[in-house]
Order: sequence, then C-alpha cells, then structure tokens
Amino acid sequence: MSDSPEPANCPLCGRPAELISEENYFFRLSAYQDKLLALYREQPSFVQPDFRLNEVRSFVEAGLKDVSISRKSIKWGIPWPDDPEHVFYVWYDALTSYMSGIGYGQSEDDEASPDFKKFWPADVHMIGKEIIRFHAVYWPAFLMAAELPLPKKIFAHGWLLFEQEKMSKSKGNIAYAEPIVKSLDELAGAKVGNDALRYYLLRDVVFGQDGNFSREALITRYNSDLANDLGNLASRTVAMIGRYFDGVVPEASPVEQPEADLEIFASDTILTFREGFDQFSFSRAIEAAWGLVSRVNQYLVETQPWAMAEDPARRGRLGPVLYASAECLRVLAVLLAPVMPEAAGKIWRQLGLEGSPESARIDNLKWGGLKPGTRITRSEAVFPRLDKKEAIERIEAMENEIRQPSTPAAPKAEPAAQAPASAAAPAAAPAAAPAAPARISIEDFAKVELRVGEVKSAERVAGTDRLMKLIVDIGTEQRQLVAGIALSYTPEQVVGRKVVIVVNLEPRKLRGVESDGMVVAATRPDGSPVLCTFVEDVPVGARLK
RNA sequence: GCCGGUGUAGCUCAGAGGCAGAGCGAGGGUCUCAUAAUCCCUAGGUCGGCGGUUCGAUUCCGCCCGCCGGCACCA
Repeated sequence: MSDSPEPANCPLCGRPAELISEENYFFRLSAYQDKLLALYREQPSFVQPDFRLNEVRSFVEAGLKDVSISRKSIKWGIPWPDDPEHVFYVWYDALTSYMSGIGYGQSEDDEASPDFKKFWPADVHMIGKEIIRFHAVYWPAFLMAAELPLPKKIFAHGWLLFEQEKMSKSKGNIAYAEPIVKSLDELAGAKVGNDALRYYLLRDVVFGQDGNFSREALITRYNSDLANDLGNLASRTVAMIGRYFDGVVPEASPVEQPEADLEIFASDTILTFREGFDQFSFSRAIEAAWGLVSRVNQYLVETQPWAMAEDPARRGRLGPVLYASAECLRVLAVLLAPVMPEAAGKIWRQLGLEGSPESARIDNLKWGGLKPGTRITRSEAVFPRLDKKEAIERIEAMENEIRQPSTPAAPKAEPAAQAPASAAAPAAAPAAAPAAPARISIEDFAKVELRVGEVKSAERVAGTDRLMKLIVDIGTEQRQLVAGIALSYTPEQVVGRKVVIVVNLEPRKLRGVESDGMVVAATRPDGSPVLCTFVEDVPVGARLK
C-alpha cells in the first residue's frame, strides 16, 4: 500500500478506518516525471492560473510515486481486463470517463466515434483547485501512456468562502443558492434572483482565486450595478424612445462626434469583454461591460436628449442620440447574455429584437445591429431596486426555513466544503459508501486496547506543524508516542492531562521519532484535534470498553 | 520546516522607479429622460516594518512581521 495513508477515522463519516492489505495493480507514474516537467515547460498555459502551475511543478519535481489503480476488495467498478478479481479504482476510471463519455472505447475502432473526434482533445478541463493534482499530473501521464492527445488546458477554480470562512455543513455556514434566488425573486416581483447571483459571483470573485460570499455585498452590487446602472439605463432609454418617437427606434444619422466616440467605446468594450472571457477573467470582462454602462449614462447627461426634445433647433439630434444609446443596450444584452440570461432577454425584447441575445453570438457582435423602425415595448423594470436590510433579512429567514429539521430533505450537495462543485468524480468513492455504515462485532472492538494515560512530558517535534512527542504513563509502563495535536495544544497544556491511549497499535516512526501508541482525539471541522477527556476522575491505566 | 504568493484610501482591489489610482460606502452639488436612479466634486491614505541600491523607491534587492496557498508531517 503505497497509497495515501488512511486517517484513524474517516473524515467524512467518522467511522473507524480499517487497515487491510491486498494486491493492487499500479500505474508507473514515476516514469513520467520528466515528460510532465517538459510539458509544463513547453506549454506553460497547460495549467492555469499560473500559480497553480508552480504548485504542480514543484509537486512533480519532488518526485512521483507509482499509484495504485485497482482494488480487489470492492465489487462495484470496472473490471480489470484479464483479471476479474480486480476492478479499477477511482482516479483511473474517473478520469478515463472524460473520454468514454464521448464515445472513446465503444467500438473496435477506438477513435471512430464522431463525438470523440469532435470533442477530443478537450479545450479545457474546468476543475476545482482541490483536484488539480489528479488532472494536471495523473491524467496527462495516463494519456501519455496511452499515446492519446492531452487536453489543451487544465483550469482550476478556487473555493467560495462564506464571510471569510470555508463553507462547512457542520458549521452551518453554507450559502445555498435556492433561498437567495427565491428571496430576491419574491422581493423584486420578477425573476431576478438567478441573474443577480450569477452576476455577483462572476463580477466580485476573481475567477481562479478563492472568493468571499456575503449577502450584503450581493445586495449592494444588485442595487448599484444592476438596478441603478444597467436597469435604469434600459428604463430611461426605452422610455425616451417611447415618449419622443412613439416607441419606434429612430434613424441613426446624422452622426456627430459624441455618437462616433460612443461607437468606438462600445467596439472597444466588445473586444475587451471577449478577451476577458477567453482568459477566464470573467470579473474583468464584466467590469469592462460596466464601463460601457457608465459611459452611456454619462453620454445621456452630456447630450441631454430630453432638452433636445423641447428645443426645435436641436430636435434633429434627438434621433441619433437615442439610437446610439439603444444600440449600446443591444450590445450589452449580447455581451451579458452568458452572465444574466434572463435580464439580457428582457432587454432584448424591450428593444423589440427578434430571437434571443444568445443567438446573436458575441463573435459576430458589431455596432449597428439595431434597425431603425423597430418597435420597442417598455415593460416592467429589469432589476427593481431592493431594500438592503429587508433583502438580507428575507434571505436569512428563508435559509433558516430550509435548515429546519422539519424539512430534512433540504440540505443536499455533498461536496459541502467547496462551493463551486467540482467537475470530476473523486467524491464518487467515499460518497457512494456511507449509505450503510459497516458494523463491527464486539470481538472486533475488543481487539482495540484503550487505556487511560497521564502525560508526563511533552515537546514539539522540530520542523513539523502538528507533531508533539509525549511520554505517557499508562499504569503498567511509560510510553513514548507522537501525536498530531500541536495545532491545538502547547506542551504545557497537555502535561499532566489524562488522555485516552490506544496501547496495542503497531509502533511507527513519525519524522524519525518512534511512536508507540496513539492518543485519541476528536477532529473539528477545520481539522484541528480535541483531546478525549474525562469529567470524573479516572485512575491511570484504566481500560476503556 | 521547505516552496510560492500576498500586505496600497472605511471596504473590495488596480497600478508602476520620478506628481499615489478605480469601484463601493460616506459628505456636498446638479439635472429631471429614468428604478428617490443618472451625472459632477470631495478620500489628504507612514503604498506591512527595518535596512540597502539609486540623483530619486510605494514600485528593484535583503531581512523581519502578518495573512493565504502547495508540499512534508496528522497512527
């Protein structure tokens, strides 16, 4: 078993781990170290963001161990060819499903599948940062071994933190999308919640890095960016065309300098926006779009179309000004369709356009697509303004409702820790099992000898974060053992404490220090340990059962 | 412990060897087409600390401190 050592208890379900040994097949990952390093060197964009490439590279440079890729003790799984006793184990088959899912290996001629030909090699694997190693190291090595083309890029996104903390089911600090979306929809009286959440996350979080979710920031963005800036721009533009041109889009010419400038600004925005999306810099792309929103609002104040309407001498300018504004809105609807499909559609329809903004491909987006003579229709606000306090309270109330034990079905989403749920399948292995916790017999339990011990001395193991060397009196003798408790305790805090010791565990060296036994501790959600203690006094050496 | 990143206005962050910037929030003003929205003005912040290079550093180098991430370690 050169695989990762198992913890004493399963961190997911808390059941004790069992030490077993069995024969496995291995993949010779060690043989690919140089080839992988060459890949990273020649194709630095293979792993993104770039700081992840550094991590991956240093992992590989530290030396690769062969990986176990089969199991004998598991019944389910893909059978090993020519050895029916084995099935493939997680990563090997999970990663392979990227290809089998699009037809690879489904016929004699492996590469004959039209889907496989069309989609492989993938342009990008979009994954969570916690599985970068499997996608940026194992997976290309597997593919090299099979002499298949590698995906062009692995992009690892970050995690979403909740008010600066990692989201965790046991802490109950998870932001579920559903109550947020529903609350906003209800308060606004329109379907704005989904768009608002998507906008907020893509705009506020630098994609690739960890982001922080806060309800207050969400509502602030909603009001200032969506309601005040974009929503109001749509409202005022459409209203003026309605009022001054009976709802018909006016002629675009004659164009004067301000309109010409605006057109250039809009065209630049399209380029910047596309660039941002191409590089997965969604926040930058959206920022650029809002640069245009501001620019048009500014343009309206500068040109003052409402004054033109009153002034016969300038009335001729009114049409081109409103046309330019409306055309910017159309451009924005196309750009923002992937971010806010609902709102983009609403703006599109208000402008009287056919089809949908999604169908008007960003690649083909150019100034001038709005036809004079088109009949617009003013309808309800795209993003009605919300009362911040009320909105936050509403979201919290709805979240609490969902957490009620009366509706146990509500909390779902297994990978609680990482918010943007990870793409591939590592969770499949642990997640598939917990349905029926395995029971052990009393005899099995009796094999574990637990005794009360008293800590006589304690010192940190130099050069480690968590290790502490303890001398513990277990009644019959004094034992030296190494415990991973230094994150939570100082040596002074544990000396003299009574603790629970597993005394009949095989001795093992940790960082070169002999450890004969194990201290029993619970694990907090953040991984820090809490020593097992007694409320009443117990004699040293007492056996637990 | 090793490796990498980061520390800039109340908040979120840009930035670049030579007058410190944006958005939000806050204060003041303006317009009235519009969702009490828009637009304009206002932030005097030791650009984490200490040294060094330089005519000149917040921007380059070194050390230190804080925070974040990766690896080792968690029997």
